[in-house]
Amino acid sequence: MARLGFSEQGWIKGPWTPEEDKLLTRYVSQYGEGRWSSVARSSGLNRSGKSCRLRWVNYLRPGLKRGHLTPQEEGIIIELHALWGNKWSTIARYLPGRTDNEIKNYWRTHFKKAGKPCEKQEKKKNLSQKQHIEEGQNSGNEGDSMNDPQGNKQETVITYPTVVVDNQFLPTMYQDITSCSDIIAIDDYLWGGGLWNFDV
DNA sequence: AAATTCTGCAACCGCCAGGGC
DNA sequence: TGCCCTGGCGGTTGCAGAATT
Repeated sequence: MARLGFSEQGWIKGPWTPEEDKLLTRYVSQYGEGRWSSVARSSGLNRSGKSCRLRWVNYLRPGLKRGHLTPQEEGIIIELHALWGNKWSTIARYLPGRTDNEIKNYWRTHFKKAGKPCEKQEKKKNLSQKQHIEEGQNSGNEGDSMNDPQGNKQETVITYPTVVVDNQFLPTMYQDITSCSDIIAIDDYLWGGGLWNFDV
């Protein structure tokens, strides 16, 4: 993170300071978004336009949610990713208050890594498997998903998430969704400005 | 308690598309 | 019509703190 330095153009690089945040916020609230290169020049920030835009979009913009994604949001991400792939900005439009960067990071850390768990994770996994099995044996827990009814050990596989979204977690508008095509169906509604006006 | 490894996330980079001249 | 500039997007990097050994 601390990548303090200067670009070839002399722009400051690295983490933003609270003073810079204040300057950018004040400037954008006064003059609005857009024209990022002029924001960079006029606001007194010695930052590139790209950097200003990124900072604003991902961190300073009002209405941004911080913290962990909710199960609803997670479900939406999974569903939409299955539909569109790595179209993070598109997916982000369906999650008000979340940024494409945040969603992208979330996906990478939670799902992408599932493909090839590292050795240590594997060890941890095996350990918890063992514990699960022992618990199952001790308690005689028959509902344990780690074991089949015959008591055979089943491999714990972190799989790429399937497109199954528990409707109870979804916002009202999504609760009728049963498949990806339903999302397409509501797409027109969304894009027609029916629900969110993302320009605001 | 120290060293090592993992996780989360802010920020940068490079590419591409669109608009203006 | 072609060039340049700018904004937007997806991919990647690297650090801090947490968790584990």
